[in-house]
Amino acid sequence: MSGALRHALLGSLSQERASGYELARRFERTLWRHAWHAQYSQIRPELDRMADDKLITVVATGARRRRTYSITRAGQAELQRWLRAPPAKFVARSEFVLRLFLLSTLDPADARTLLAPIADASAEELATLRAAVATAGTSAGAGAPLSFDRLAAEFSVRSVAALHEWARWALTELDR
Amino acid sequence: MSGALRHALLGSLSQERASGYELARRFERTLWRHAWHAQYSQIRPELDRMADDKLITVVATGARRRRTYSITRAGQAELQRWLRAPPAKFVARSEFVLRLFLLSTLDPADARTLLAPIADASAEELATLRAAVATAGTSAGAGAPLSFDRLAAEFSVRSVAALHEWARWALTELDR
DNA sequence: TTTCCCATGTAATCAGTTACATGATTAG
DNA sequence: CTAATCATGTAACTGATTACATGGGAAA
Repeated sequence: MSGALRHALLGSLSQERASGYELARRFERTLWRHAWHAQYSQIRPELDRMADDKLITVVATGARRRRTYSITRAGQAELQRWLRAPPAKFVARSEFVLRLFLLSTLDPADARTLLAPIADASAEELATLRAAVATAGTSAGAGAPLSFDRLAAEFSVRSVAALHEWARWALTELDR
Repeated sequence: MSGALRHALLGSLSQERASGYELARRFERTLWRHAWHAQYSQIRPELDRMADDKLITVVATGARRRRTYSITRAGQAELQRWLRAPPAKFVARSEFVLRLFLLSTLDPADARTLLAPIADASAEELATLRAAVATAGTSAGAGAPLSFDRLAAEFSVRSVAALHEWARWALTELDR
């Protein structure tokens, strides 16, 4: 098992304990866009396997059968082991980027009608991201450690900016 | 079937006809890093299904049982239909980016030893990409259409630059 | 002649999605 | 009381990987 999902879950739990449902929402909120995505129906059985392997434990059971999981010592160790031994090669799967490249197979008019909304949406998203980074910078402030959220936010700003600039470049190329 | 692989193959064949083996090499060379990845053992049976569906046809059989495929009219139409109807939401799976975000779970020394090579490698890759874009710009030149390769190259330059700048930002944050 | 690359074929397994079903709790 | 949300559970299916096996052709 290479186990990106498993380690994404360990990482999420190392930030803060959570139920399966809550973990699914975290994927929805932060991870899905650039890093990793998983649905509840995949997360749920994986949590059971991770508990079997003693990487996580149930630390509370609440209303609606809610089981709150926490990462164990063994889980922390496994996560760090995994992070310190990255594979030589990484592959990505982004249907979005695939579609960007395949715009080359459309005629210019169709390409333009698909590109323009991408340029607009990325500009808008960029403004939102920059605003979030700015407010986080003033409040939590200078001395804060490199949290998952900061790493992700700073990465997102730069890569959405890159997307925006690419889309604008492609649009000007189409107008020549 | 959502079928990103199928449409990636159609897109590749709409550029130029190829055998299954050649398509696998194209994934290896251009698509895998940012857009999509597939191995031969997945491509091979998909080509058979696409041929059954008349989206591609064998246009030549050569040495070593090589079958060269070409996209059909129906295949072109299917590709364009798919491109013109993008889903509302896209998810990405990049173990590389996941690992970047999870650096937050390591202590600063370990994070630095993983980040520094990323900063270096991305700088190097960026130089290579910029050089390739520059030479392509002077030779094929101004009037060329938006080919798959140009779209991919210009996108790669911008997103590798974004990665590099993010890594340098993270390293300076670690030194405070 | 032997090694490397081209090229296909396939079985077993693992990862991920879709589509359900069930029911408790909270908010309005 | 009613709707929305929280929360788990699971079966069937599709997508993707791993690990083989086979053999032709080119180049050293």
